[in-house]
Amino acid sequence: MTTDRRTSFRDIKSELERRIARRIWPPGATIPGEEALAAEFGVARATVNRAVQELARSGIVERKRKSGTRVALYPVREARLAIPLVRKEIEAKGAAYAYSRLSRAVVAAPDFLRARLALPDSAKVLHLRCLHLADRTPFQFEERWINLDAVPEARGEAFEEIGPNEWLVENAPFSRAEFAFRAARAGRDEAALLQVVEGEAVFVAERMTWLAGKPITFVRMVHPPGHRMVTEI
Amino acid sequence: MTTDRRTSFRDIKSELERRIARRIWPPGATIPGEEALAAEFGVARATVNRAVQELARSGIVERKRKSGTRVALYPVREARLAIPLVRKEIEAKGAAYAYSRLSRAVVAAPDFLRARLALPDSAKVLHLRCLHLADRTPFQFEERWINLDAVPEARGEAFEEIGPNEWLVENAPFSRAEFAFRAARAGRDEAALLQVVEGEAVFVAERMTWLAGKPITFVRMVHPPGHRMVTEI
DNA sequence: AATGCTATTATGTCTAGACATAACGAGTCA
DNA sequence: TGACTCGTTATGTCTAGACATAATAGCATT
Repeated sequence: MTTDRRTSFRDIKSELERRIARRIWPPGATIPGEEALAAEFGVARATVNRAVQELARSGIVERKRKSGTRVALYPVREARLAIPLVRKEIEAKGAAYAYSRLSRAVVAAPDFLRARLALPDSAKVLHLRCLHLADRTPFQFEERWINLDAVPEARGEAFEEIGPNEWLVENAPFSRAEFAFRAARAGRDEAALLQVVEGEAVFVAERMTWLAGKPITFVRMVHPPGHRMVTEI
Repeated sequence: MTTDRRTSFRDIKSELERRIARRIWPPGATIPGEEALAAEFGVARATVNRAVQELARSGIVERKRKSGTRVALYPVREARLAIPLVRKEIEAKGAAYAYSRLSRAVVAAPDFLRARLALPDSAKVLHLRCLHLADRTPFQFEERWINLDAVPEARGEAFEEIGPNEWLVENAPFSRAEFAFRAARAGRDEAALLQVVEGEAVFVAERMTWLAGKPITFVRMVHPPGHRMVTEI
């Protein structure tokens, strides 16, 4: 008999999960109080507390003072979606990152952009087109518009070495962001840049950011077929 | 002078956040150890531990034993993605929800599924194909496999009235889930079911769920072109 | 019957101390 | 030089006990 390892809050957590899975405690049922569980497992109440709290955080159970803890009827299905820098994302895969700026121009904000970001008619924006590569293969085509009224410093940046993504992270934090993801067919230009056949299904992520109510930037990120956005709970 | 409320781990957490935001501890810097912070704030080390652990969980700092805690160089921004029931999603748009089961069969787990869910060779699964409609228009084609070893009760359910989604929510909670989103071209069958042209770009969401380490289900949800998955921070 | 107070109860959080574990570095031995 | 051992250090986790707080039920007053 080797050293009996102390029962961890993890052991308790998985045992509770098992009981919920086995319907020993069906959805809606109230599970024993912390005191009782602590006694049953022979651990301190704080240990049970941590186990049950983690279950509550992941939405499996719901807790309420005085009433106790009950198995959730409709577990909250909410995923956290990490938004890394493209560079980090590529490096995390173990691939070599490369960046190339395709074009850069100060232009009057196009109609769709003025509508989306609620910009005035006179608004000037910096329009950028860039390509991010993983091991020399196109990974993401980025088309970005930066509101020069909100971020005038962007005028002085060429974005030849550093991506607008990274530059903005350091120079223009945002307080609010809106994301949209969808599938689309690659247009002629996009197809050529991503080295895929025209009309292929591409994964498009769009992002708008604001700082203190002021629109900062809108970006369209197009990924070649096969790209997967992954997350977990 | 009213009662000095005890300093909570929340107070400590927000003070640490403030210092990081103000660059008192710039990105990459190592912050004081738990012992030191506990002394500074006049609290127990466990309290500091909880504060710092929560910061680590949200990606603001990185911890490593022995080396200490450092401010993350590239804080991972994360968005919360709500994963509602299809029915709720459709109803939230103000559209009428309709559901139809297309097929149901108990089969040996196909290879790709065995690989993904780490199922034994002998595994039996319930294979379902369903369609969810919004105002009589195809909204989502759902193809699902349920691990009968983990959820034997599914054998007794016809899924003619209630979608597997909703049934599982009530009958098999999960502790861990993995999501993947991607773009794909509609196959012949999918195209017909979704009433789109074959080869169109469809938005595919995939989900795998486990309870206490045991695989529960894998589902592929295909949305017609134009579908957008939206979220914000 | 409506209102307000109070005791009870379950969870929430904190303390002080302890041992566990990972990782690093220095010293030791072949 | 290289492999191994062992101490040091910072985080990770647990204990036992305590007080805090929210929510409820029951009692008492109007």
